[in-house]
Amino acid sequence: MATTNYSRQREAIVNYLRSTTCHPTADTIYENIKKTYPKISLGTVYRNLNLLTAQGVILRLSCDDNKDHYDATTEPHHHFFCRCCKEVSDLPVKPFEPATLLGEASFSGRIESCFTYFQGVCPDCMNEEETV
Amino acid sequence: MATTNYSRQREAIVNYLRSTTCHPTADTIYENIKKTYPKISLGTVYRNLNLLTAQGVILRLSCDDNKDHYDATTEPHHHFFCRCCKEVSDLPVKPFEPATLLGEASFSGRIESCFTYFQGVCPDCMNEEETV
DNA sequence: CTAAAATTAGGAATCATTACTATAATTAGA
DNA sequence: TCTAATTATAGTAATGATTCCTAATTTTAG
Repeated sequence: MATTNYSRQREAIVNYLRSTTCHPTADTIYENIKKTYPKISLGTVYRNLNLLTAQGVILRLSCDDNKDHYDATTEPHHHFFCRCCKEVSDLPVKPFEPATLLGEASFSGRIESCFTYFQGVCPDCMNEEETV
Repeated sequence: MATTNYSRQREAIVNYLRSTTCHPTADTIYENIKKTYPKISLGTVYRNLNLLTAQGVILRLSCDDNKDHYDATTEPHHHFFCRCCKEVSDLPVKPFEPATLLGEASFSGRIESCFTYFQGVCPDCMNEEETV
């Protein structure tokens, strides 16, 4: 079985994700890591994002823009997706337990995670609507 | 402003979506509509799915498989995504209102919709795990 | 220091989705 | 019903996100 070696590029990816409050896409992460490691390749970013997601170090978020977003905060929390600027942000609320959300439903599968997201227009984009 | 004309292909797409309990992808829809309209093109399927989504006739679901899934049931309900077979199913529970889920959080944007999904292993795939 | 194993850069390939265009279907009105 | 304008379609090319491949580099254990 393959073990996991250290890599500077992977460390930089995690550090970058932990340093930002938004939930960037692979391409945004790539552009930012390039400032420190100009020769990093996009394939490396994707491979490490997949690895870190599999390890549970980061979360992959599927939104409505057909691009994966990544989040270094792994404790359960809500997300808000703006349909104008396509950015994802956190909502500062402690979510309900999956069992509470499921209610009385009988489900014979295995539930491993549960994720609520809100969609609409973010404060910034609402301001732009008004001024136009 | 462009008006919308009737089209048999679009009607077939809606009928197919309403006839199935799973939430198929564009490609699956395409393969099924082809049984009735062998000459339908994939572009037509995508264009109509986008139109129907914009009209609110159907819902587009973003899951973890980088493919959009479509759902003809537009009343709020929960979804379950199986990480093994990548299928999406409905959970028969009446969801909480967005306001309840948001709790006491102050959010100055506009929330238009809210969507909870559960992830894990579906009953069928759990059976396969056991027998292997 | 060295050799084996893991990771990388770079680029090609894949897959879902969108864009383009000439032809066909739909619709409103005579 | 016939016709002309409009809208939708089929087929194909293009796009964009993600994955795959391989030789070269980095990491690691001894």
